[in-house]
Amino acid sequence: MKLLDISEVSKQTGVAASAIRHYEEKGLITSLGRRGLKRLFNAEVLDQLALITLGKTAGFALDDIGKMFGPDGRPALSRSSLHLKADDLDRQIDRLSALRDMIRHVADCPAPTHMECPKFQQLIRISNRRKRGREEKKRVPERNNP
Amino acid sequence: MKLLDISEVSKQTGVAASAIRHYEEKGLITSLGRRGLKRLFNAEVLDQLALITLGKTAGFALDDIGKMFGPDGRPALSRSSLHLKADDLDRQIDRLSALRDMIRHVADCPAPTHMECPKFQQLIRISNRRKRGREEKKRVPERNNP
DNA sequence: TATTGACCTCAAGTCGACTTGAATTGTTAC
DNA sequence: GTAACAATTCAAGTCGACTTGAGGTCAATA
Repeated sequence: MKLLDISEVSKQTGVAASAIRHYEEKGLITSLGRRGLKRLFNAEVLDQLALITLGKTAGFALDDIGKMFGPDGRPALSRSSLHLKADDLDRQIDRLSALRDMIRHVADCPAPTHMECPKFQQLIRISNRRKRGREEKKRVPERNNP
Repeated sequence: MKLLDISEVSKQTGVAASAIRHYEEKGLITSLGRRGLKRLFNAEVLDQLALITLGKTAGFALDDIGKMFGPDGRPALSRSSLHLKADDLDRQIDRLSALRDMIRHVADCPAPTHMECPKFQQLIRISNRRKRGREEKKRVPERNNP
């Protein structure tokens, strides 16, 4: 089992060394030990970093990611909370698809302003409908609105 | 055409009044005028805010959103940049799907640590393959790695 | 007409996720 | 043995997207 130093890990994953240290500090990954000052990593960390990067692009906070795929390899979340997260992702995927369709529409539609285009308005309605399918997290407006 | 004040807009969209002001300041929306100090909005702003919220959940920066769906109703981006954004979204959707599958797997797999589970490793490989399909934005690591 | 309450502006603060910089330490090459 | 060099620590800084707070203003009610 070959050990990697931080620059090797950084090179292979594209994650900055400072970020790797940051993840270790937050407990998302662990180093196997040190040679002198220098951290040594197991090759497993490459997959873990890929997972962290993926989770980040999905919009999860580092703490969440740590709970889903901790360095110990077992989630700190119940099956049901994991399923809730997966369901969130399904809805997020729906929203992204809607947005993608709208962007393609805007790119191609000859109407002067897209808000006037019936097709575009329909796309908005579709995405509103999807949103209402299940609310995930309510914004709390300022306290001057009830 | 009924005019709405900021609290009405906030109530109907779930967007905080301070955020609405912020979007106006950044030029993502416009108010039609004032009654005294108070902003008055056209109902159109409700759709625009829905669009902004959607763009945000997709991970776009406010400036990007403004360029795609400005208050004037016509994009400040070329067709081709819009198509690039749509293509980005397609890839993002793929990544989210991969992550969702992994989370569901983690939720249900009885293996002690998922990194050891062959199915999980396969899911990681799949998502790596997808990632390599097209690079969108390279991280620039610290300058201590070449 | 005086008060109230919602809304206003502007500056400063917050939060997460890093990055940057300065000073230090250990390993390796000469 | 000493100079280079890569990594280290720790504190402070940055960035985007708001939020918060203090103090001000106006239209509508009592």
